Amino acid sequence: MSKSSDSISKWVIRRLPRYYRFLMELEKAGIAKISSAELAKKMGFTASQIRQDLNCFGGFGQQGYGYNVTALRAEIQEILGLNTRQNAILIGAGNLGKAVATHIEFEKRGLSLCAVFDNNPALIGNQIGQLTVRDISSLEEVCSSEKPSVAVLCIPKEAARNLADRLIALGIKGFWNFSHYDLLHHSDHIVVENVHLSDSLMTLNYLVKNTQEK
Amino acid sequence: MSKSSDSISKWVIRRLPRYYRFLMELEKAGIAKISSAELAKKMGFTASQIRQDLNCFGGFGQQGYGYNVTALRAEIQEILGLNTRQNAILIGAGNLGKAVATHIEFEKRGLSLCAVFDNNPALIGNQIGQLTVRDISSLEEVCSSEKPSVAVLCIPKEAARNLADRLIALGIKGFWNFSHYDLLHHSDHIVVENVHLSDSLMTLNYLVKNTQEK
DNA sequence: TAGATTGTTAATCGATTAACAATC
DNA sequence: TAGATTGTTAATCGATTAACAATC
Repeated sequence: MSKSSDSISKWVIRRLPRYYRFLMELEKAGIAKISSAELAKKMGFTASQIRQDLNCFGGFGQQGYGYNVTALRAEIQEILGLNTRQNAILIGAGNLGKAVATHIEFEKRGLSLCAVFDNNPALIGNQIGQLTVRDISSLEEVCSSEKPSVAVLCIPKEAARNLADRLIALGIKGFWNFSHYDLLHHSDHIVVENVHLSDSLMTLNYLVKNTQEK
Repeated sequence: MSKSSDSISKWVIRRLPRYYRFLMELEKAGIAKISSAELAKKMGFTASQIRQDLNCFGGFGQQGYGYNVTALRAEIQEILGLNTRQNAILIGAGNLGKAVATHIEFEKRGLSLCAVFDNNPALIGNQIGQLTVRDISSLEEVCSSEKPSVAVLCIPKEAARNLADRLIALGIKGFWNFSHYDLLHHSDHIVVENVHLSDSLMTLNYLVKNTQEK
């Protein structure tokens, strides 16, 4: 039914969480059905794009009717892999790491945060939510028992560069990278999602400063 | 010299901070000149794209030589507007807001964080770096004196939805939106940079779970 | 059934890449 | 000057949009 994930453009995949978000809202509001035209208007897309996107995964609509909100939400939830959990570890228990660990609802996103590490003795032992910050030296031990597939990097550039290979050797398949370093996609099997907050802020700064005169 | 900002694609603009980052590194490493081919290899772009991108803003290279690293870094710094500051306010002093306020180097990104607000009495009065968390009720007062043009939203969905118009009325031109709500671009003069961390994590979760079998 | 709306094919648009003349 | 590498025009590629036949 669903085509190989490689044939689906990354643009489509990046839109899936957005569809999911809007469908959750519609469902919460008690809306039972929606047409691609209505959804397009709400989301600022075209109806065409929505139908194209969804048809990458299957025909979820019904001609003459539209889409059942709950059914479509459930489909996308399944496609996004939110019904199963894979373990994740977080490295770097500073301000940002702490905020990510407590603010992000990993369980709702298909993951389980199972350990937090740091190399700073002042932070090791601290409690972050349910977890205790561990010494980075226990990384191997924890990975061999918990088998995490995702690593969240909230550490400085240099640390990220140095740690990447070690983490891959321990079985990490995906990086959620908040560091300033552009983690390269080492191999086809390693996935990297860069969150460059500073880049994002510089883009905003540029746009605000260059949008006034028009 | 530089064309109207509207004619430059958002893809080019989003790459500028990345160029800036790599050029800073090269400069720090003492590299004086670089060709588009060398830079392309480092950044994972094509040489063609780099030359196209840079030529949106001017001819910064020299035939037969390449680009002077320091000069090009300085040009991009200027284009990104990092040599001037505009005021920014942050709303929401929870975990995430606190981390953003302390972790992000606003001054290096062309902004000055001048105030932090919350509506939670338990947080008002807290110290975050140099700033004291203020009651959201003082928003009008602070904006009329500090004239911020950017608002950072680290608040829940509903709060973001409710606050947006009030902030625009107070002269906010750009939003750095960490909330779950898709702030719509109310008008041509308002710029929104959405940072949907949960969407990013769901995308990563999808990619990891769908990359193994290949 | 007739009307509505999907699924899907075709057309368009814009971004990326390639090619090459200009020039340092 | 010859070699190298840019700036820029042309070709390609892929994503988005439009159109429409299929069908509920």
